[in-house]
Amino acid sequence: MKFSKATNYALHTMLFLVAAAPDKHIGVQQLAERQSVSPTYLSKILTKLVKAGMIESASGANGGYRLKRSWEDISFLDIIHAIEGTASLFDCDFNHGPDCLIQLVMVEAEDEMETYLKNKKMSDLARTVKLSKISL
Amino acid sequence: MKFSKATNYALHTMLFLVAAAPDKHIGVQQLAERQSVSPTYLSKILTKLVKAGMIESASGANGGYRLKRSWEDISFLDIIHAIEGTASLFDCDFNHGPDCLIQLVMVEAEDEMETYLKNKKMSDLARTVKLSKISL
DNA sequence: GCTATTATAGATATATAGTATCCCTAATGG
DNA sequence: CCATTAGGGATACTATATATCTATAATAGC
Ligand code: SF4
Ligand code: SF4
Repeated sequence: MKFSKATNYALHTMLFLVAAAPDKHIGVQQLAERQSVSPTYLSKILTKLVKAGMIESASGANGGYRLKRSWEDISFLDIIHAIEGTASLFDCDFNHGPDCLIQLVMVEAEDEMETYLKNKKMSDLARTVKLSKISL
Repeated sequence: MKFSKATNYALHTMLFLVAAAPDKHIGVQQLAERQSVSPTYLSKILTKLVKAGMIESASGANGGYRLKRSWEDISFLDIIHAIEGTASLFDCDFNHGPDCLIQLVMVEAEDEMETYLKNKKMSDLARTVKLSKISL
């Protein structure tokens, strides 16, 4: 079990956009170079973020991606869910009802992690990221 | 990102062994049938649990698997780690030092989940599982 | 309008990990 | 000795993630 690289790319891109000028569009070319990943691949990932309403895109010259106005409320969990989906980490094909101890524990465990990630929002990082000149 | 089926099988087997007679060996055949999985495949999974010191095996007639004496202290996290390994869920190829906000958050998030799973021990389930006649 | 630029989408290829089976060997109880 | 059972190697199959290529659509600037 691992977080996908796509999630990694998405997180880095979001963090970079937070640190960058919020009103200017930034091309996928530049974003991809920074992370040593193919532009077309990153594009597919960012399109998911667009559809999830976190960023907006503009075609044509001087186009690219930028944060939406409501970016401060976006959480790590939002980004992860946009890329990896929202399905439960633990799946059994059956549903043996409320007596199932395993699902009870596993779902609650996942919930612990998600609660933490839900409370880590872009706004929390905004100040820090400007100061520290993020590396990637 | 998903927990593997192997982890699912391991958890179910452990739970079953906890509910079963603790001194008697139980063959992989029986354990596999219960979960509709190939005996040889389940065998490989259970061997990992043996090597992790959670259960012990016996070859030959009337052989099989049974819990070790210290079973009560075994946690969900122990089982998961035995099957899936202990590597971090989030991996980037670089290490950009303590300024890295992303790793900070992701590692802490994983830690939240692991702490919960570490505190869910077999002993906590022992009483409940006997009462409720587990379904699988 | 024309052209350069840039995002989007489909098709396709490659890599990796998970899942599973087969078969042989080793150990052990009867 | 024989039946039974775990362990391990080799192999096959599957699913998913990763990545690239190409074509299309939209848009800014001239
Ligand atoms: S016992 Fe729980 S985890 Fe296991 S198959 Fe049934 S519902 Fe799923
Ligand atoms: S910024 Fe952090 S998460 Fe990103 S590559 Fe560097 S160390 Fe890894």
